[in-house]
Amino acid sequence: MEELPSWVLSQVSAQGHRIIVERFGAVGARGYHYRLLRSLATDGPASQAALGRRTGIYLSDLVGALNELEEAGYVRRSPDPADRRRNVVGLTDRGRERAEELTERAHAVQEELLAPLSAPEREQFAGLLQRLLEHHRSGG
Amino acid sequence: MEELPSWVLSQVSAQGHRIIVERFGAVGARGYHYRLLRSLATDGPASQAALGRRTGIYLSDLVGALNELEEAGYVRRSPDPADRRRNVVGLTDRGRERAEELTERAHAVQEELLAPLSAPEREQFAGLLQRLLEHHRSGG
DNA sequence: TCGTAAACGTTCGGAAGTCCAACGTTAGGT
DNA sequence: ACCTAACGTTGGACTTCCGAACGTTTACGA
Repeated sequence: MEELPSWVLSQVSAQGHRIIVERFGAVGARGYHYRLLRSLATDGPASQAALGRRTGIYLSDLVGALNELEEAGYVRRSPDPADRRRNVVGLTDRGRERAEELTERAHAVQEELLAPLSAPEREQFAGLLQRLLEHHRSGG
Repeated sequence: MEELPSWVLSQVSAQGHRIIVERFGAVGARGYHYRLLRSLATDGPASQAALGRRTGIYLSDLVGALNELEEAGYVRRSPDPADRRRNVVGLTDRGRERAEELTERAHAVQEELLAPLSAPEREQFAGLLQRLLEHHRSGG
């Protein structure tokens, strides 16, 4: 009855999501927080619009997530003097620490999710996923 | 910057979800409907609780989805004479047709999602996903 | 046999992620 | 100067996941 990979994908992803919620929830974070802090840590400060493009998070959702991060003191919004439409979003020192903390958690999630796969299999898996993502990110 | 596969997985799955909503929404259906109709078509009638176990859908969500399917005439709830707690859920003739229709759509979704992969790559991908799924379904 | 525990269907509600439509403000191009 | 586009924000919708609670019915153990 040929299980359709797209549905298996859904279920595996659901498992992954469950683990993410669990591991991150334990320290009061959620997926968006990690995505944002990581993007800021690795690619530097950016306007919200640019951040949205980088992380694939909708602008409307970004607002809320940034509010949470800002209230927690992980992130700072400062007006861009060169363009008064923009907020430049940057990490605070605490934010940098938080990014590292969440990155560790993310690796733990990964380890848990990919546990049954060998190193070369993980490479394969990551490669295939990456190609799928790129295809759908550009061509749609 | 070593993109973590678990996050790429999330995003690819989100893409898949988007396609599913789009393709199924075009005929007034959603993911749960397909999951349920397919399960009923391939594994036969069942009580709601059993159906929930088979499809991985929460009982609380199942109620609503079955209401929709029943109202559309795709599914029938009849009291189980052997156990008055149970409803036996079965497909109607129209439900069988609907299951086939949605199965075709599911294949289209699949084709769209896995478009950039060759046949042997899809095999690989499906195999890896299957192993992940089995691991998390049993061991947790 | 009686009482407790379990299963079943249902309702309610919340968290998280994804997505769209609209609005006022500000920049940029013509 | 005008029109278009980008930007940040708000509000809402939908799907999936998940838990709490409740009444009914069955099963089991004392």
